Amino acid sequence: MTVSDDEDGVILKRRKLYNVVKDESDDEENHITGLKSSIVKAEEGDEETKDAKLVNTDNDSPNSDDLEENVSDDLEEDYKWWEEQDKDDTIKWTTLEHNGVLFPPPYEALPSHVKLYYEGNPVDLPLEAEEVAGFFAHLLETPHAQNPVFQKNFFEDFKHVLNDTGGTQNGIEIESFDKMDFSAMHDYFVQLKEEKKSMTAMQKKEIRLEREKFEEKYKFCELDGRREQVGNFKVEPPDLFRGRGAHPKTGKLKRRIRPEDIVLNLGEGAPIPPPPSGHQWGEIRHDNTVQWLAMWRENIFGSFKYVRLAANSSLKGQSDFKKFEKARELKNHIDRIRKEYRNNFKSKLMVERQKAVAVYLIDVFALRAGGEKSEEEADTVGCCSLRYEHITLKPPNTVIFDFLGKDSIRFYQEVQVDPKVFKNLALFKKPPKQPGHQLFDRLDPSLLNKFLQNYMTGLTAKVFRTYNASKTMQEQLDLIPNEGSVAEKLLKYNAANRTVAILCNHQRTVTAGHAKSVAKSSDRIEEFKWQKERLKKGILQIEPDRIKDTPDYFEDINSIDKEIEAKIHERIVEREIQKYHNKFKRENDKRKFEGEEPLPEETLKEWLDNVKQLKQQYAEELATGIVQLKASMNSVEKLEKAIERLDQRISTSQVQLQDREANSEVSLGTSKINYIDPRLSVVFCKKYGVPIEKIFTKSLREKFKWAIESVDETWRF
DNA sequence: CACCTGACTTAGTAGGCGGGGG
DNA sequence: CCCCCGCCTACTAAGTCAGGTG
Repeated sequence: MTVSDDEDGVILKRRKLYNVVKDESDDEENHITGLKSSIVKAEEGDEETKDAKLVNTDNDSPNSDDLEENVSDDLEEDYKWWEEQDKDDTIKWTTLEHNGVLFPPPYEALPSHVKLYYEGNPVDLPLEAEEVAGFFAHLLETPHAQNPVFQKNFFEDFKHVLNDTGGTQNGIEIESFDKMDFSAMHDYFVQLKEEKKSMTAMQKKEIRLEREKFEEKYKFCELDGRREQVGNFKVEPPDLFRGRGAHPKTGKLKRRIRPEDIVLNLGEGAPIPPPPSGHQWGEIRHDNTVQWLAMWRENIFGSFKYVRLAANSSLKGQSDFKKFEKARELKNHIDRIRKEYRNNFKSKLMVERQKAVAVYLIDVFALRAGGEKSEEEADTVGCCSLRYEHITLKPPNTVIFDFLGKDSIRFYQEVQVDPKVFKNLALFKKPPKQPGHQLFDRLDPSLLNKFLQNYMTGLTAKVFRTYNASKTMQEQLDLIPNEGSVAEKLLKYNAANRTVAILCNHQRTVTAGHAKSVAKSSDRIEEFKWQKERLKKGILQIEPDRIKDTPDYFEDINSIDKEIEAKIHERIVEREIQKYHNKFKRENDKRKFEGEEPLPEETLKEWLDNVKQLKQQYAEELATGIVQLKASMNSVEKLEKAIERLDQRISTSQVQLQDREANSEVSLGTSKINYIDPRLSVVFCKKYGVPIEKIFTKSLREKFKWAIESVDETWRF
């Protein structure tokens, strides 16, 4: 291995550029930017200073003189890795210190009155089994609890745990899932949640600060002498595995991880964090060719889970940067690649044709590579694993894709394809192939990727997604005129973002409240229109002749039929009643809290009488067609003004509603975080005078610091 | 070279929280 | 001013892909 050579090289380079602290040194000076000092600071609860530091470091350049000063000023240096040239990335670090991982708290028994019931009888469960039953009880009101696979897997594992811990303690034999009643446990959890929710903001904050203080030491590590944030330092707590889609293993018990299961990865000389008392670490490793700080093997598939650095770390940033540079490099090859796969549609060799068509699908429809999956996983596919039944061919050249992709998200598209592609797909489906058979029977991702490497080193299937996403974003942003308000520009940016998200098929399930909230908005719009109509009638009641002068203006005065109007009245009255009830309750809660007498029921009655009057008034209006407006609405001018305001509100509400609808099933976040070169957004903001905060959240600004600080307006993807 | 393992990126969602509109 | 809804972050599942192995 050449590790030691490289290591020295990296150390020398870094020391020279950034005057990084010496590895072995215990000198206090040298740890100012490091782990130890950060812990001290954290214990002082010094949040202000940290924030100030971030601001202050914005403009400092990492030359050694400045650094000296900064160190003596106790300022954290910024490691601007993106200003460094061609780094060797097989070596990820030279020194690495961290404090290990944070384990979830041990399970605490439920109060003795909260129990699982079996055939109506309370069951005394051993602690471990109670915990597992609790996992299920938590999910009682979710679709998981209704899923037979979930139930079966849960029940199997639950029984195992129960047997291993000696069975129930009151002689009840649990034999059937259907006889188990989790509702008492569930109710208890709901109650706990409500208690937590009803705590005052103060109490919540106190608890949060306490927790943060406790977690502080795990939050940071020291990598090559720099303090960097750790991402997921918390060990995943035990739970029932919640696989997505039709997952054969969903509901299985994800077991508790012990220190003995954990492998820590640190620098050779780094102190080994003490394991929880009475325990030992599974293994200590010193592998500087990997990014992870700790790992363990989970029990569902036997795969690994890793503790790694946060998204804002230099290592992650460098990978990210490399990813986008690789995608940009594809610009120089894409024409040739496209030309060649078109040629190969006619190749005499089946493999070549399959490769050509696969690359076409990946390039044009942004499909994923599509690796083979086992029976133990959900049946989802990507390009190479597409089967006969996933595409339908409609001559002359229409293809309907319908399959479940990553996360069991449906990919459904009816598209026109190149006629030669159509012919080839027909060929790939030709008998003896039938449903269940692979379309690309000569391909797999590894073969395809090796083929792609011929065009460009490092070119793989996923690079096309990044390339096409960022390319599309660039094109969409180019179309936006530099005019209008920031809000308008943002709307257009989001529309561009949406185009990319749709290309990548990034979906989200409509939230539970979505239908309701849409209905509410539509109701509101309907009510605005009704109000408008009323006000116009009001104008005519003051000056009946107006209808002759401007008939168009009054065209809509009877556009709402009586039945709908009655419904609107009902809604408004109902809302008012609800409002007063809430107000009454709130007021009394307050009084109770302050030790005052509650309001008498009389007060509520008085309030509700007002509503009754309103109801009465609406009924009269409906019968007579004569509106009774507020006393202040006593002139045509005032009415016209009010109508204008209503028009404004109607149109903004409609735009908002449309935008919300367009976005309801599309997730913009995934493409923003993973596919759109952040430099595009930075340039957009600079050029269009949009504050970057409007587009990147705080954590995204940290993740994309390299982009924010490295481009000017002329940069293009 | 097929297969597996290990390490990394990409993905949607739950739930807390804060800001804008009634 | 209050409430609600939409945004944000934390979480962890589910992909991709390289490289080792027999």
